[in-house]
Amino acid sequence: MTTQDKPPIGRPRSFDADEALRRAMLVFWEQGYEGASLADLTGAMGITKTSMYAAFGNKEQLFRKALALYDEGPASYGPRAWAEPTAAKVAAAILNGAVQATTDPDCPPGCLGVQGSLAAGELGLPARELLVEWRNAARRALEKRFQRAVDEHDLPPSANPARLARYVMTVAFGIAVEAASGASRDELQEVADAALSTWPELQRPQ
Amino acid sequence: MTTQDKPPIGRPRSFDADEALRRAMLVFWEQGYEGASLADLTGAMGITKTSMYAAFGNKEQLFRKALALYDEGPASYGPRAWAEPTAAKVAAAILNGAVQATTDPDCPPGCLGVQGSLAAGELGLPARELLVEWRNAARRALEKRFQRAVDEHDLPPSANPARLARYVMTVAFGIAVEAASGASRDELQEVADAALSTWPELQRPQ
DNA sequence: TTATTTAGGTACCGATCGGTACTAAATGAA
DNA sequence: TTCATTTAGTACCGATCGGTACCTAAATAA
Repeated sequence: MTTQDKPPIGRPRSFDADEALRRAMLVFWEQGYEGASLADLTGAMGITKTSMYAAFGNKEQLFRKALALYDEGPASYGPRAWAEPTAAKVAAAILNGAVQATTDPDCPPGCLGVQGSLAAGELGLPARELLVEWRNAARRALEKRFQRAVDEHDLPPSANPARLARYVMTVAFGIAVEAASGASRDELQEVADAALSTWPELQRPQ
Repeated sequence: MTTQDKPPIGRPRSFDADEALRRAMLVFWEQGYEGASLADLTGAMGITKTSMYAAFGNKEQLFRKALALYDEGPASYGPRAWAEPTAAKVAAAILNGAVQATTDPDCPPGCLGVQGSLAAGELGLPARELLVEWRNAARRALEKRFQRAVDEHDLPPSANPARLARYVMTVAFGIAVEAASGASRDELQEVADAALSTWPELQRPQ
């Protein structure tokens, strides 16, 4: 999804926009939307404010693009998990992926979608609502996947896809909070294993 | 824990400091530490900046006092839970309490200790670390309680207090995130029930 | 009364916030 | 070269940030 299609007509930009966006994503990840100032962002991106505004619009649009990059990068374990063949494997892939992503030593601890903005003042309200929708969209997608599992008789007819999805997402979000509080990868893997092993409907196949 | 002991020597203050602190707590709860500006806070408290500084010190100390009030108010279900007679009841009290506290219609959704500051810029770093410690202290207290349950043969010797405590806290924190995303009390109660009902070690007595 | 002590309000501080003119520099097209 | 087009850097904008000096108001103690 790089952006290298236009024939350069004017002065070429002297920085890699994709790399700059990636660095901005890391700053948002670590400091949240409101906590990341333009000075923090442009400093990490290695460009000036004017270059950032020319390339990305403004702070909010930069955040949206950073979230999109996060979605297709560190958070891409989500859609991959939905493609697993059974509900049990879907749930395992989600929680294992959450543990890995929130404790990646090369990235800030936690989840951008969770700690990016749970609370915000007036200026940060759009970002807050954006992430609320991001989290709810993930939960609805998982619910849909579990519904399919019921339809396919992978899960018993008595299973409740909405409740199951909310439980899995709750554990995943809790893992993100714990990671931001300093929990180690091993400790969180234990939590994920526990959440999976104790759920009868989710441990049939494997 | 009111503050009415000093004999008044000068001009008496014209506002209720306890009530003002309670309102400040609600603002921090809803907007987080960095998202709550002094104007937001003093506006809700009904006092001027100078009165706030005279009565509470500065913004960070106000936050500390608001967190202490939160701890002995909305979050007091924690210590109460530790006093339950069995590990199963302790875990149930924690999760049920978390559901109630994060979805109280008279308070902002979510948990001040979680969304108050998961991410922060440099200015908000002390508050962030304060809440990290707050969350970890709660988890350690629960671990200690579960260890006691093992010692008392309430939990089997094979039980792992640290892992059990981290699991329960993870679900509790996840509930807070879901509440901040708009989940209803009923939906979260289902999650809490699910987390409790599927954990074999936690459903012995009741 | 007078002195003392504390609270409240105005008006302001320097710093930083997100955002933007304005100009110089670098390219392709003519 | 000349021109059009785009980027980069400087310097600045008004607004807001957390915090404070200063003066007045209101109470008690003498």
